[in-house]
Amino acid sequence: MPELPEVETVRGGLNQLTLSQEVTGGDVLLQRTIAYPFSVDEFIDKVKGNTIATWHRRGKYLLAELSSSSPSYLGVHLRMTGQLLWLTQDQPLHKHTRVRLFFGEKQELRFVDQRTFGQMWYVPSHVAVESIITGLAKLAVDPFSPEFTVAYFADKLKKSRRPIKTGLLDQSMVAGLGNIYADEALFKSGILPTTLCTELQLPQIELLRTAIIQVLSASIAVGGTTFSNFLSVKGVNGNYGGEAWVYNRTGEPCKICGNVIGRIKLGGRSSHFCSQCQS
DNA sequence: CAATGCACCTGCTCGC
DNA sequence: TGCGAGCAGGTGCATT
Repeated sequence: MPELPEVETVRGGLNQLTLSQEVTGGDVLLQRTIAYPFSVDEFIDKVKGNTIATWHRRGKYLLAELSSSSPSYLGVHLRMTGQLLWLTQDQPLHKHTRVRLFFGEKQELRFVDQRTFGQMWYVPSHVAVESIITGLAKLAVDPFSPEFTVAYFADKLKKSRRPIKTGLLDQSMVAGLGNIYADEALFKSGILPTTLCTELQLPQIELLRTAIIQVLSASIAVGGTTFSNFLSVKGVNGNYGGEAWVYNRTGEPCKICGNVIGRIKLGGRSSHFCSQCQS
């Protein structure tokens, strides 16, 4: 479900709904969802009594800053199938409910995750967030950051001899792209996914950088639902727009030239492309 | 060191 | 209808 646009949409919803209300308790239904601390009782104990000042996003990670002069953090990664839902506590439990955090008397932030890859962390005050949520340490710049310049991108690419599709999925190259938006950005910039990073010329790198930003912002603009079968925090949506140019369109005609969309595996992931429009 | 393959899970779809 | 194979939006670790 969630790549950068979906995570950003969730962040927006959480900032509207969850701030300034005390966490009054919680329930962990699947232990291994809690990556830190080791004890789930300690996790609930530490989160309890806090209020959330604001939700941040770094790549596909969500970080709740807990109100304090020296803040602690609640980290969440949705991985493949995680959802955060804002509900009343009396709502029937979904089969895949993994963690419940109670807010005030009636409200609840519920973590539902079919495939159980999703994780949550509690990061104490005065501790570097990257030392607990280790995935953050290797995270590259955000595609919307002013640091994501052509020069930055070109420098990363010239050091990497592997297919560009694989490179785009590497969160230490750019943070936030996943399989869908990587394929879409490559189509938009006319680059075959198999092209080696080192083979890309400056004009192509400029095109690709622009395509990444465009594809992601277009999706954020419609609430991350462009091609995601995705639920917002309020539980609305879940529409599959089918607006992708290439993703999941194997065997169908290219929307630009009519050529059949192909699929190959790169780095273990399906890559969709038009061999006519991309070279 | 960089690149690759696979494990981690549950559930759905497809072909036989 | 049943069954196995293959697939799914991500990441981390072992192996080359």
